[in-house]
Amino acid sequence: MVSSKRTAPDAMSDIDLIVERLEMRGHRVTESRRRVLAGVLAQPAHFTIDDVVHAARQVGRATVFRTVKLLLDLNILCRILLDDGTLHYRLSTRGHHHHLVCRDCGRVEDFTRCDVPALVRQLARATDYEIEGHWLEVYGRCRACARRDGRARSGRAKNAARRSIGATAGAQRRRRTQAR
Amino acid sequence: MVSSKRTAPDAMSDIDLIVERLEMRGHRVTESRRRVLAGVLAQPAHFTIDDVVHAARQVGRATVFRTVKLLLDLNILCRILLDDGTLHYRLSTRGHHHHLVCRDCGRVEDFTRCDVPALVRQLARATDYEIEGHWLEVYGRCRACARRDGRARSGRAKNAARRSIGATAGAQRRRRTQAR
DNA sequence: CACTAGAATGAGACATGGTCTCATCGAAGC
DNA sequence: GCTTCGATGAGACCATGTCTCATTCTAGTG
Ligand SMILES: [Zn+2]
Ligand SMILES: [Zn+2]
Ligand SMILES: [Zn+2]
Ligand SMILES: [Zn+2]
Repeated sequence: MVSSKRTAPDAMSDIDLIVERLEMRGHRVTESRRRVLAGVLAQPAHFTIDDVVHAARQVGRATVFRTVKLLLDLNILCRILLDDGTLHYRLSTRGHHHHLVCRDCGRVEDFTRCDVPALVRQLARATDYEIEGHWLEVYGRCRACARRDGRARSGRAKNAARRSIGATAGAQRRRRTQAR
Repeated sequence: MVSSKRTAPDAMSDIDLIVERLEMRGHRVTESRRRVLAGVLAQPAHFTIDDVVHAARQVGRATVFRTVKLLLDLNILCRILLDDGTLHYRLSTRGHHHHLVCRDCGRVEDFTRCDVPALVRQLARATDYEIEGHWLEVYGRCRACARRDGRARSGRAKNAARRSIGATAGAQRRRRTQAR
């Protein structure tokens, strides 16, 4: 009973495109799912599930988790492993791709070149494994952050103090949460 | 006050080798740390922090976490991201390496060939990032598991039903936990 | 249109992994 | 032996995610 009902069939919004993919796969199109979708589409470049929980306020937490998982299955979202160990999500346009993540500001670039297949062939031969997939994330600092840090040691020190995955997950989570 | 005190200086155990590295870096060598170390060394190929918490029974949980983190810093342990999203740990012998993980039985092989640097150079040029590190895990099925599954569809179906990272983390965690 | 099966939901308990605080302890240097 | 400051442990706390189960609602059927 919210305003965001289906729009005219010839001017399809992003939501409707996704809804169509749901239908095609035999999933039901519910108001909650629409709301989660709207919440996802309203996010910036990447976001946590909690962000969506807050954005889709009338939807239960469990349902947000379920819906996000569904969107992952449909390749509508992809996961980003930040170097602090937290998982973020982002709309996935391309097919196979990986992420280049700035450790300071969190900016994320997709990239599609992947050198892993060659490695995989050799591994398969050497180890006798059937290789089925891989996970690759690259971490660095974007130009803006690198430049800013030339003299100002402000944000950098805090953010990059502990670089190992999961190290300061707690602290960073908290900071990010309070920030909104 | 436990039996595992320092042994003769000319027959150094694994523990003492690590203890030396702690001392070199100015960390104190406490009984708790020795116990965690012993717990770690007693594990199979890879393990969770919880495994160590149980193995080093007289040591507080927080201290186990702190000590494992310390061992990561010292490159004595490395992290393995299982394809169900759980983190495991293993003794790290080599330097830069990655893991090939069997999705069915959890067997892990280290491999040192890494094709990422070439990719990184190209990325650095294309995106203007200063690239500082990467995370790569490869998933597949070891020969034993592949063969066993030829006809017996037992374990495989359960384990590989959901392949996305984190999907069945709960269920698998539980299974593994009960198993001991 | 009314009816229905079964998919989806929501509330909240539960599980897990990890961090933090703070009073106390003890390893190491003198 | 004393002192100092790093390390510890108990336990609260937090974030992320899953499960249960009674209830609701979509979508397909007649
Ligand atoms: Zn940046
Ligand atoms: Zn790839
Ligand atoms: Zn296997
Ligand atoms: Zn590498």
